[in-house]
Amino acid sequence: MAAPEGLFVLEGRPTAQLIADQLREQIVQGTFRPGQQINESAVAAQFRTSRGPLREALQRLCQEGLLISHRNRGVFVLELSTADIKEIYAVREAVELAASDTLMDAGQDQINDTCLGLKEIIRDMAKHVAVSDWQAIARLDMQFHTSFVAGTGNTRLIRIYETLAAESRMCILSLEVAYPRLDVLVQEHQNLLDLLEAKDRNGLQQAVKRHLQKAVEDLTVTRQDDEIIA
Amino acid sequence: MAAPEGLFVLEGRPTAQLIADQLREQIVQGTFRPGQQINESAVAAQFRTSRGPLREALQRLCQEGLLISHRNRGVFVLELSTADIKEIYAVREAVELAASDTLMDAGQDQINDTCLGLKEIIRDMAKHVAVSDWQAIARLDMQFHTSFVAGTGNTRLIRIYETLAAESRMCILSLEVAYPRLDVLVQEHQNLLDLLEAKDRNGLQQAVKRHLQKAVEDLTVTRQDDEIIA
DNA sequence: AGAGTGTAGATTGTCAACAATAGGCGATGT
DNA sequence: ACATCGCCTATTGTTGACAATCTACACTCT
Repeated sequence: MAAPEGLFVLEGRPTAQLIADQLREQIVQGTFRPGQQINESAVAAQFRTSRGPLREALQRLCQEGLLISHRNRGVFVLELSTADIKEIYAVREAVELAASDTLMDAGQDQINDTCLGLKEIIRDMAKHVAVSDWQAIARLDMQFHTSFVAGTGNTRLIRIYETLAAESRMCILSLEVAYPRLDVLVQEHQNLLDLLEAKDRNGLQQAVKRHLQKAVEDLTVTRQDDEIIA
Repeated sequence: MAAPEGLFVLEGRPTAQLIADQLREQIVQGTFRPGQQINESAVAAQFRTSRGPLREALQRLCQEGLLISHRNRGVFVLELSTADIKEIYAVREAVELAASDTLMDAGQDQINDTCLGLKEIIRDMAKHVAVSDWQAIARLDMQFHTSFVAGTGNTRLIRIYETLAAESRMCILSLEVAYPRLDVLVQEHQNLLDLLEAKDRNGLQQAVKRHLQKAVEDLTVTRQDDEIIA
C-alpha cells in the first residue's frame, strides 16, 4: 500500500534548516527590517525551540549573507548599499550567462523541461499583475530566474543562485516604488523564454545582460554609491 | 604609540570561524579522508573546546560543501565524483570569465595591483617546481586564481570562489598522479597573467576556458561519470 | 558644562548533562 | 541456513544554566 501523504518525511530534514528557511522568508518579506537585531532568545521562543538550533540557523543565514554577525553583539539583518546591489547583480549576470551557455549545449529534453516550468511561472505572474500584487510578482520574478538556473542541473550553481535570489528580493523589498511597470516586467521574462526556446544563444545572452542592467538602474536610481537603503 | 604587534585583535573573530578555517585546511590537505566521519566529541576535544562551537564550524563547512551532513548520523567529508568535478569547474569558469570581464573594464591601477600579486605567486610557484613540491603548487595554483578573482573587489564573487577553490584542492588532492607537468602549469599561469597585462580581453577569456577545461580533462581521465574518487 | 569613569542591564558565547535516533549484533524462530 | 526481531551502543540533537562581553546611563571630577 502506498504511504499516506501527510507524514511523508516527518521532519526528515535538519531542524536548523527548517528554521533557517522560515527566517529567510521572513527577512526577504520584510518582517525583519534591515539593520534590525535578531534576538536569539526571543526568536528561539517564537519557534518553540532552544537557542542551540536557532543559532545554527542564524549562522547559516550569516554565511548566505542575509545576516551579519558582530562578535559579542549579535546578528543583524543586512543593510544593502548600492555597492552591494551592483555586486549582487554582477554575480547574477555571471551565473545566468553561464546557465544560458550550459542550457544551449544541453539536450533538447532538458531545454523543454526548463521552458515548461518557466511558462508556468509566467502564467502565475500574469495573474498577479492583474491585481498589482507586486510582492507576489517579486517572488515569482526570482522564482523564474532560479528555475532558469536550475535548468542546468548544476547543484552548486543552483545553490549559489538561491542566495543571490534572496538578496535580490531584499533589494526589491526596500524599493517597492522603484519596481518597474509590472506588465513590462512580464514581457521581459516572456522574451527571455522565447529566446531560450528559439535557442538563440547570442540573443539570449544579450537579453539577460540588458534585463539585469536595467534592474540595477531601477534599484540604484537617485542614490549615492555608499548610501544605505532604509 | 603604535599598538604592539602580537595582541593585534586578540581573537577578534568568532571562534567557530577559527575552527572552521583550521578544519578546512586539514580537509583540503587530506588529514581527513573523503568519506570519513567527523566525530564531534573527538574533534572538539582536539580543539580544546566544547561541541557547541565545533558544531557551528562543521555546519559552516557543510554549507560550503566540503562536508555533508546525514541527520542523526553525523557529518562526513565529501566524496567527489567526476560529475562534481565538472560542476565545480563549470562554476569556476563562470566566475573567472566574469572576473576577467570586470577587470578589463576596471581602472589601470586595479589591474596593476592584481598583476603585482599574481607575479608574486608565480615566483613562489617557480621555486616549488624546482623541488617538485606539488602539494605547495596546488595551494599556490588556487591562490593564483583566488587572487585573480579578488582583483575584481566583488566580495560576493570572492566568497563564492573561495569555496570553489577549497573544493578544487580536494579534487587535486585525490589525484596527485594526474597533476600535469609542473613547469607547464607555471607557464599556463604566466600566460594568463601576460594576457591580463596586455588587456587582451578575448585572448584572456579563451585562455581561461582552455586552462579550466584542460584541468577537468586531467582530473576525470580514465574514470566513469558517477565513480567516486577514493 | 564636558569628558571620562564606573556600574548595571541585557545579550551573546560556551559548556556539560540529557534525550533521541540510527546502525550493528546477536538471539530466536522457521 | 536464513530471515526477522529486538536490544545495545555509539553518536548526534537539544536543552538550560553559567560565564564573558558589550552598550547605555548616571555619576564624578576637572
